[in-house]
Amino acid sequence: MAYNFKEIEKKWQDKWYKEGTFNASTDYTNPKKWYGLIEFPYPSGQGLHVGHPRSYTALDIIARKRRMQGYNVLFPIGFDAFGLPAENFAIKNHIHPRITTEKNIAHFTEQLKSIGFSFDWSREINTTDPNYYKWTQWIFIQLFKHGLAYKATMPINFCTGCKVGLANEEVVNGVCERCGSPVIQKEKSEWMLKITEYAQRLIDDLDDIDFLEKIKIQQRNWIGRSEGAEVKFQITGTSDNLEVYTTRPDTLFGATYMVIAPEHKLIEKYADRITNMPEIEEYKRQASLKSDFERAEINKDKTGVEIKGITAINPLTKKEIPVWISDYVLSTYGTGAIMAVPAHDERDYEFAQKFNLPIVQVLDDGQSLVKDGAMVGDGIHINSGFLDGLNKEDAIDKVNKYLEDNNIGKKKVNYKLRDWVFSRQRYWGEPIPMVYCEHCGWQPIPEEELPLKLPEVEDFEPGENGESPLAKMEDWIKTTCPVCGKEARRETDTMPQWAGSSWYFLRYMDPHNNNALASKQALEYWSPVDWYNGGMEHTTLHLLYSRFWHKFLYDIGVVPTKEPYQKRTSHGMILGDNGEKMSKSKGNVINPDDIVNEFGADTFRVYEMFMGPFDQSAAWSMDSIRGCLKFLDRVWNMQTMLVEGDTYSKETESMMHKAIKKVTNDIEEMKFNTCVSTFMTMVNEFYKLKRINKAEFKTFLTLLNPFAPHITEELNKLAGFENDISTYNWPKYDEAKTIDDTIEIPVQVNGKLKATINVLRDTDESSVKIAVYDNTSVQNAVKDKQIVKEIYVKNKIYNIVVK
RNA sequence: GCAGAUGUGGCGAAACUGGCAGACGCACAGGACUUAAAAUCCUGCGGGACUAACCUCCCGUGCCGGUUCGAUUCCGGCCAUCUGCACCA
Repeated sequence: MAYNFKEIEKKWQDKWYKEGTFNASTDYTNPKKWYGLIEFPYPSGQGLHVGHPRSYTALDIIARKRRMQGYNVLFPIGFDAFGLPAENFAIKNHIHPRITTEKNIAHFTEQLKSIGFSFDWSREINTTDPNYYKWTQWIFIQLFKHGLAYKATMPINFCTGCKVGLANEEVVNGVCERCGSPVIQKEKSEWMLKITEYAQRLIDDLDDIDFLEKIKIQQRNWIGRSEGAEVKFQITGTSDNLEVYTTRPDTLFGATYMVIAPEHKLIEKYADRITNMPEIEEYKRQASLKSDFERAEINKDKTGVEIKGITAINPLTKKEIPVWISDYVLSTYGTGAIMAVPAHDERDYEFAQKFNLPIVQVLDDGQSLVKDGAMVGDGIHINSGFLDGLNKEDAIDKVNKYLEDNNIGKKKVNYKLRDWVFSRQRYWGEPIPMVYCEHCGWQPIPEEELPLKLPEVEDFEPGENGESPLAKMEDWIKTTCPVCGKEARRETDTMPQWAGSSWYFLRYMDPHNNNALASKQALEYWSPVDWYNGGMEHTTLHLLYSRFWHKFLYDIGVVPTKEPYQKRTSHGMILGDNGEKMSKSKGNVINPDDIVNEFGADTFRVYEMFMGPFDQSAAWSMDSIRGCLKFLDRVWNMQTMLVEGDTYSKETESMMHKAIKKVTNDIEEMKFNTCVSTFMTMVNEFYKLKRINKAEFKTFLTLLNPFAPHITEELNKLAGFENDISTYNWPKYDEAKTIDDTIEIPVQVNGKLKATINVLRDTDESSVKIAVYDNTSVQNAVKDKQIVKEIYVKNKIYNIVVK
């Protein structure tokens, strides 16, 4: 008898969503609160991906468990709906992104509801809703007022064919993915956010929060703090300096040439002294075709051009050294210029070899001089004047002191983290609420005027020079200066999609508030997010951006906590059945609707939890999902073996307590796959016994409920229990009943298993020894051998070492 | 290139702080039920040697080496695969 999941699932979903069963309470008196957060989806035209439910089911399980444990649970959902795909679709098909977005959200909503997540739908948010982005704009204005938003000229990817700024993703092998025209780096004035000002705090405060260690490591590496020094090299024949940043100022005596990034301003400044300008211009043009990433990647073979007519002076050796430009030096890191120490840096070594530049060794590791590569380890200083004979640390201290005393440099902490480029030359994003006045400069619009609504346009094509489509809306652009009242012009760029997702978790706490992004009480009660689960791919961007915004909001007194998320975990990707990432072009996409139709939501959920370790990627398998349907069928058929009983039977008591303990703990550790194994083992056991009593059934259904909420509620009802499982308390276990009285002890001889013996728990060694040597297998294994040593680990193992 | 991860049967995997490798599931094989098939239920299932069968023995957690009574687990060195790299979300 197979169970009718279609009817059952529909019935319970209708009940939950009609009654608001899982809505968070606004009664803030319950001191036990739990806020679980999943990354809200981008409502793409393709619909829900089978990867979404993996993360959602996981936190849904935890949320359902927490409710049964007496918590007031906030488990919200919304849509991150601004973004490129809707806009590109609009350009192609002339359909307003708002319309596509609405349609997609409706589809997503239906799909999410069909899987039975216990979301609080009354708090649904949408980043494209003016009532939402009003507050995104408000936060931007606060950032501006506190000096954390500024304008700077930055390069963007520009398609020479479409005349449009492109996302990195839209650039494939240096050409536009749509039209195939070459993409160049074009300078553009952009809004920037000073995330770098928070770099140190973003590192330090990781110590107080419960993020997976690999996430913390990745964030620290991304922020990339390094300690070093800034050193001035005099430009020969001028009073001007070329400044570099180095983490190894102690190797300064080995700096035999300098390299600056192609974009470095020195070139313009000394254009009249440079004698090979055309060559340099050509090199710069070539470099502008590559992104930073390509430069680093394709840079197996170093390229560069010497700047003729300019040299610099090594401040320690006083020698005149050449200055080169090369794209292995990035303008975005440090000062955009380096001192090259070819004897002790791989890249410098390669470069020096190729262009025949002098290599001076200043570190001696005691064994080898430079042979076929740079010696990058730490050695004792040689050829280094006053640093000779010192080790790395002492030399750094000494040289730093010397640099400071002589005003040629100073200690400096540097970060790889760069400021956040916040402008997009696009239509489908939050308008940046700024106006430019000839007299007053950039000014935010008055806060009473928020939201600054995205105006209706007819044409989604970008402007001639890659401006946002808003740049063509003269009527909208023309405005008055909020300070002096004279004519002013609006910013026409919009915000990146990261903006709306940097604070959405705050809005869920109080989503309909018109006077603040959320009320003080709501923020006080629900903050911080107790558990945030999402993909590893968001570790360095979204997660850092939102931590940055949150810290800023904390600084200005808007939010009560320093950190937005107390705990962060991550799920692995779901791959196609061929082990590759799902994509239309590979034809390996699995549609969640098909799965729900064919197997039901409960099977879908159980399968996604069972398919492998939660934090690792897993390939989809249609065979395995059938196994999960079979498991639920077996669960369904257990109602035919139901017998009376209000306590666990003797045969199952130990198993029941162990299972409650295991499931209770494994859910907390996100070991959902072993929870499902436990359920399967229990079912196998009840089938062997050919009966299950009511007490056992009730506990079993309660444990399984977070994983398979529909079938368990239905069985609970059919078994005649009065209330819904959603109102139950989470089952409790008795520790004493999870401990077995007798234990199987493996006996090894030289580390190889020879026998197992049964002893009472905590039996002392001498009694165990008697039992061990009583065993014939053991006797045979040690016969004619000399016993060297015996190791007994209580209740664990007995190992005999023989010769 | 930089950063993070992963590697265990035919397949997905399990193994709590170093202690019986392969729980649970899939696939496969055999049996029961059935006129038959499907479904369901029961049993077996890492590889090899020996055996009528049991027993027994050897090998086995990507590769090489180390620590240890004992290593999937710890250490060193390799190899392979996956993910991210700042305008995709």
